[in-house]
Amino acid sequence: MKIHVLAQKTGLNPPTIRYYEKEGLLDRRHVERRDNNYREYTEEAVEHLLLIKRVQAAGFTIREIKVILKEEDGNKLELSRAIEFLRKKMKEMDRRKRELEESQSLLARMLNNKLALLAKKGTSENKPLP
Amino acid sequence: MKIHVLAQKTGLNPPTIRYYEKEGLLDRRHVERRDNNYREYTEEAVEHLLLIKRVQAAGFTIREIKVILKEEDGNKLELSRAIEFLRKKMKEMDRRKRELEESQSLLARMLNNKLALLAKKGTSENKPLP
DNA sequence: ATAAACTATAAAGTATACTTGAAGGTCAAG
DNA sequence: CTTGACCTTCAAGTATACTTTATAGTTTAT
Repeated sequence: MKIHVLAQKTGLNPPTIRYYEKEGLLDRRHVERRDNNYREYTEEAVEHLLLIKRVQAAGFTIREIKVILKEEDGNKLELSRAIEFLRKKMKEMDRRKRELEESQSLLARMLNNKLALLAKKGTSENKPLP
Repeated sequence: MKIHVLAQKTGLNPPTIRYYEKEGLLDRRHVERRDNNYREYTEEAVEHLLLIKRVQAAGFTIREIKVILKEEDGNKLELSRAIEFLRKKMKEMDRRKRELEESQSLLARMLNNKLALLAKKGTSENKPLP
């Protein structure tokens, strides 16, 4: 498929997809060139980009995504590094989930405060001075 | 306390604290100026900055933090806006938690794949060709 | 055949969140 | 009373992740 079709299917736009390719997030599994130099994308590219979107929304940088999604080249050392990296990231995500939950209960408290404040104002607004 | 003390207590560095002030994240509850133009911070500033760090780690931008942490000025309309904003953000955080969990199980699968691959390589590495 | 709608590259621009650097004022110790 | 460690402001620089712009080639529809 051509770039605008992929863009449509993934919710990204063409320049972003080209940018991802330039940054090394796409490889021969996802894209090749036709005779006219146009990019031709595989179905796999759709899944791949949707996955990138999800992982990125979870807070990964493009470089990190590149590391975890890159094609397995059969190198044992690189494999071990990837494993180590993934473990580190899993822990990091646990931490972020905790932070998210803490912040959420924080916001809940703030929300309650503001609601209480609003209720009080709502009932006292038109009262005369004491 | 002076800026470097606050910096030490919060794990931020002075320029960052000044930057936050410039961006409107600190107000008279947290800083004032002494005669020599040096900033003097209150104890409240410590808590405030630690809170900023947490909320930011949870994915909020500085502008958003500014909105949710700004001093209550008693304006009913602004209060309503803040409440609406907080509710929106709570939902967003729910979504981010889900994304985080999805990505986490994704990474777990990838980790398992790589571990299996490594184990296979580990046992077959020294075998002669069939 | 020609206009509209794509495609390509490269380079510059944008937003966010800082960090670094320059140039100078203040303060405590020896 | 000067040295060193602070403090100040303002401007410029950095990294990330795009987006926009400029220029040009290709395809599709009429």
